[in-house]
Amino acid sequence: MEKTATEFTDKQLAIIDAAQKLFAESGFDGTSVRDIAHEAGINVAMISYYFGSKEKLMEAVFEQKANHTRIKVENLLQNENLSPLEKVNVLIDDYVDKFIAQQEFHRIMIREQLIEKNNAVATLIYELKKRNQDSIKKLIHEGQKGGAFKKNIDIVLMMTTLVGTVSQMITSQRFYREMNHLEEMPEPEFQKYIRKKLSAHLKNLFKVILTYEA
Amino acid sequence: MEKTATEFTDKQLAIIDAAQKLFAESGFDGTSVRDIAHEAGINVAMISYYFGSKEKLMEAVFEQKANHTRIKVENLLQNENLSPLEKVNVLIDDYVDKFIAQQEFHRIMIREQLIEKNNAVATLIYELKKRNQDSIKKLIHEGQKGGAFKKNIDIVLMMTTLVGTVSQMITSQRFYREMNHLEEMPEPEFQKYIRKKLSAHLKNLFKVILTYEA
DNA sequence: AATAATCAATCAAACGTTTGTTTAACTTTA
DNA sequence: TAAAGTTAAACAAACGTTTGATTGATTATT
Repeated sequence: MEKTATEFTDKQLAIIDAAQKLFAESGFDGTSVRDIAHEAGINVAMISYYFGSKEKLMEAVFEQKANHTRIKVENLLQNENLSPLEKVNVLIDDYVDKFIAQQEFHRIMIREQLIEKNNAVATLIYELKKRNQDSIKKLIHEGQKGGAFKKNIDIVLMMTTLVGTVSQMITSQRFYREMNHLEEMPEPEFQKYIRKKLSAHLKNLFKVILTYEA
Repeated sequence: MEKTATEFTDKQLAIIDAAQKLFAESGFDGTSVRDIAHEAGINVAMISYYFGSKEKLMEAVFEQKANHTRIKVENLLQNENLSPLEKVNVLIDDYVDKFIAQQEFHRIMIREQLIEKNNAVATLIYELKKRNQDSIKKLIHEGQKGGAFKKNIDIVLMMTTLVGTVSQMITSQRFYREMNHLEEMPEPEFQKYIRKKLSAHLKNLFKVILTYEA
């Protein structure tokens, strides 16, 4: 049974957005509830009033934003007009797009994955990764059955490269800008630029991993 | 001119090690100076006494540990018994080894790269990345001149995949363990295992990026 | 229709802790 | 005995959270 999505009021959503922004910039411990209240233009007490605690607010951020991170593969599996490799390419585009569009949330994800102790958010991340992993697995196995992909593929390692490359690009995009002398390029254009670069790069990598024999 | 390495006493090194461990586990803001003092078995005041501030202690951690992260390519360039691709493979092994061996420090690096504001540590990371980038660039250009590598290679993007894949593996190694049903494997053996896996995987990727035409 | 009661929303202020850092007294070392 | 090392205690500031009063709109009672 699918978990029923909590409904947030506009005011709650404003707090969640402010929290996401600041958590992405300075991390959970580096952001105070007063910072969040100021960013959202509300009184500090409202955070406890609506969410119970700072920790619970972080969970609300995940509840509200994590859906944008989920890979959807059902329609792809049924589609008979695309080859297995084309399907993987669609999936890569989808993933890169979501990652670029939701950078603030993904910065939080990257940080939270580094935390050692098991809290509620860690569990959410684990389940999200597991679900994405399973989606990919289905797609790959389909391609393997038809003979389009080779047999021995380490899917988890492959996903590590996908997620890792995109994460690292998000993390060091300013560095990427400078190394390629793109300081003058307007931000929206640059975002399109790295999206295109990443997409082509990853498609090329995946084609090799999936089809060429080592 | 090379910056003269600061000499730390044994006691200072103990504090630095304790700080590295806790910063890696819980982040800079998630670790208190009292935590560090307790871990190192010293009085809180000693941190201010020796390092001036918590911030400066973090810089000392970098000063002491960052050298292990630097890619060394000089000997490799002069070696005439290895092909360009073999040299790249040596470099990948070298990088993966350093990363696995210095996981605590690299966790700190991954976290600090996410911080938006420019502090002293951010500058250190930038220079480290720049230096590593330049080292790789030399090696690639050498291979390109001899015709072993293709012409249009996005070296920054390539490094993004190298660093990103290894970082993501460090970050989610517990996940990797469970997905491959390796919960029973002893920790040291598992570390060797992922080092080997990562190395083979990345060598395969780089061979493709560097030699095959898109 | 007028009045009383109830409610969630909002606020400034205060709560008790914990934070990084400093002080001043004491001990060890050279 | 002067300098360096070490300590418990204290410091102000910042932290997450709670409190109690006030608001304004809605519901119930007369």
